[in-house]
Amino acid sequence: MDNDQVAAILDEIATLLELQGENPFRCQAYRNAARAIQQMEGRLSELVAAGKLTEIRGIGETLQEKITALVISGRLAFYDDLKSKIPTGLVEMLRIPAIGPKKVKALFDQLGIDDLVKLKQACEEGRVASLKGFGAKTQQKILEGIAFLGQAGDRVRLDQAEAVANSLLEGLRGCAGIIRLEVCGSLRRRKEIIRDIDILASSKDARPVMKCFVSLPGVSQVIGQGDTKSSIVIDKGVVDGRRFVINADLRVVDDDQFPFALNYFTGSKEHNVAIRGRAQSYGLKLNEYELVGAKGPVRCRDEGDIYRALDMDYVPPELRENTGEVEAAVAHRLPKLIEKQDILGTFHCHTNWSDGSASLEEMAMAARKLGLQYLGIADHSQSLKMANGLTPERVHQQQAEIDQLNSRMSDFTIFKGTECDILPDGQLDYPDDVLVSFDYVVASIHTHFNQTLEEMTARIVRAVSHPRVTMLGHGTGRLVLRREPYKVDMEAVMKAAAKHGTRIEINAHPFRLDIDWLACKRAKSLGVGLVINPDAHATQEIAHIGYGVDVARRGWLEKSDVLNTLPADQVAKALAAKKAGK
DNA sequence: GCCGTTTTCGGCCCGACTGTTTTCAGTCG
Repeated sequence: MDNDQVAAILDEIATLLELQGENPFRCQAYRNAARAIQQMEGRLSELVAAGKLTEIRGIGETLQEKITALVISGRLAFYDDLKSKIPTGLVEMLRIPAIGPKKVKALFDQLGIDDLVKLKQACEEGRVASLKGFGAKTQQKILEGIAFLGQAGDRVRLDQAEAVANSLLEGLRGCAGIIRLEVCGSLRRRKEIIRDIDILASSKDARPVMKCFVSLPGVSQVIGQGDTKSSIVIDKGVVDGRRFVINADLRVVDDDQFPFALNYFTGSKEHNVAIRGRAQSYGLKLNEYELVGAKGPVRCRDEGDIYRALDMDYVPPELRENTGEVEAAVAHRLPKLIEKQDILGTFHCHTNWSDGSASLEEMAMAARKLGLQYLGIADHSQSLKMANGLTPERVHQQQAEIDQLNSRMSDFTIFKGTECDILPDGQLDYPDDVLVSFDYVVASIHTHFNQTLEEMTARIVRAVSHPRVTMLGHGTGRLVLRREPYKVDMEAVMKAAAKHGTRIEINAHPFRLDIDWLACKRAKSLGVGLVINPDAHATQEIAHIGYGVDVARRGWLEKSDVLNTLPADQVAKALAAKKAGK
């Protein structure tokens, strides 16, 4: 077993122990170990072979034995035992907001409820409300929670789908006879939530390609296998307390048909309808196989040729939602979208001074290795005790360490920032004399999520209007497929941000991707500057910037719309200007 | 279950909110 698999099992053990009512610290120990393994560099198997597992902080004698068993044999009797004792439905029940291990256990012990279906029924019959420790409101919340989970249903996050797609592509590249190969569908359009994976290949002979596809490693079920289309299921087991199952389709066409099929299967459906309409107005017919008119088929070697044949500019996949891109492509007024390599640095990163896992220096080195010129450190502020937020005294110490690191590097700059909590009344978590010591301030909300729309809007408007605030962090607080955004009038927030020259972050963490692409588009039209931040809590998370660029591209953003496309010296000037109130 | 030590047992992040209670347990971040 590799690092990720072991970490996943340790995490699952923690959950199962919680459901058994185990000592919470014992459960936490398993979670800590899982996290340590996930974030370690190098292979777990090498440490096992060297007998050096206990050198990892959070792994002692007992876990060493268990991890060794997992790495070597792939099995652990203790884990199998736990799983056989605890119904998997209980793990699913944990996903309901406001329901934790104690409540799940009570429901199971007292009512025999061991899955969401039985829970829903018990709530509807009013049996849950009469349980000790439960009441009418809890019962109602459970019902609402189940409804929310139903919506989240069979969809997965972009990063999860991408990982599966990449391994399928890698497998397919080993199959003989493939000429061209691309991912299409919503994954190619880089939507933040994906329902299934669409892959397109061209080949002279589809059959062996299909055969190769359905026998790739990781395929848990073959739904269909034909000459042009095959469908498989990938089952990753329980991930984050949810069964992670995703469908993947492969279509194989002749190489002549490839551009048309690619365009068709990339979608969106609405975009396809719009360009088919345009083809019609040219007396042409466009489908997944060809573009054809009275004089016969129009030869197209790639997608660009299709758009050109319709007198349009090439429309990047991220824009294909029929929200104005067709008209813009006709008028040759499409934006020149921002690209990953335009990003020269970033601002919202955590270190082990608060709740990150890496040191200042490790984060800086990792950023430099990614080709960035600068890195902004924004650890949590003092009131966020659970994340080890920095007191003014520790802020001072951290800034001294940053000065020292900066003096040793000529080709890289660390900017001093903070992710300062926005308190319930909209005040900031540091007084002005502390705020002024930072190069920049990211203001974010981490508490009191359930204020009314008016309260929350006033709170955030007040924060973005504060002269010391440089940018707003994760604007709506949503967690992809996990938590709804809090109630806030983003329009009002954006207008205040525009008025005060405060930027709004695109949080590039694939769990957040907040603000989303639609809000991005709106922000740009309101004249709000944007900035792409990874919210990295570990060195490898800095690369999440790419997901933020995806959001920005879907939001029609160009290089000039995003602060961290500026080189270090110009960014320093921009931050100083904002600080000076210019 | 880990860690550290005034070294083998006690602390482990902790405060706020919610809905349930009648003084507090569970959940969340």
